[in-house]
Amino acid sequence: MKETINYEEPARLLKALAHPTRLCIVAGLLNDTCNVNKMKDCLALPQSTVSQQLAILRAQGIVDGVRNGTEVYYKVTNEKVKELIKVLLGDKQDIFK
Amino acid sequence: MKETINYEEPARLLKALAHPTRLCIVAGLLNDTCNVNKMKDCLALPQSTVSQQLAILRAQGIVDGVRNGTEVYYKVTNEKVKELIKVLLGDKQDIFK
DNA sequence: TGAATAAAACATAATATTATAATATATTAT
DNA sequence: ATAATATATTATAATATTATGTTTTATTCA
Repeated sequence: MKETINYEEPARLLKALAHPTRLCIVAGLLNDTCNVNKMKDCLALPQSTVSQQLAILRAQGIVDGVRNGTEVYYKVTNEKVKELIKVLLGDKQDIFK
Repeated sequence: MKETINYEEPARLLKALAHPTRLCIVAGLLNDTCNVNKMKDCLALPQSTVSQQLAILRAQGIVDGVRNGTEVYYKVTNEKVKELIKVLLGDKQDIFK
């Protein structure tokens, strides 16, 4: 395919966001940090599922976690993703509050 | 999952865009129309592959085709998608020129 | 009408993703 | 060091996606 190289990287980024759970996580982390435990409660999903989805987002450099004791607080670390989510969903997401 | 309903629709939209070929197609159609034959040449992919990817984009209301004789000219019909692609890739895509 | 061209739909094998239970690791507190 | 808590990783079965060859449908033109 011609020009494939140019589209694979942004396609990977979109793919990481293209799942309801991951999209919800990223939207929820737009303006605040959150730990896995609280996320799993808010999302009503098993902890392993949430951690697995976070691993996918981390692998694309979309979020990153900072450990504080036994907890790891996540936040969105990619500015382009923040912009994309705002265009897609608007700016007032407070799922994890 | 809590709030799932709100994220499934936008996640589906991102998913449709989250493939190098489809992203390239949408980017190429941002400012111009194009037919399947020219796309397949530019993308160096079988016609069936291109048509299948277009069907996925059509199913999400991202592109639509207008028939002109034997040819079908496609364009991007979703304004939010245009915005997203511009944020993701910038504004100067001319793959199909 | 019949041939040629363009595009869509179908079939399917290979590959990737998803959800989640089970297990492992890291940190803190006793 | 042990228990408790939080998070990450692994394994895996179910499901979905991908690429592409083949077939079908639509349109034009001779």
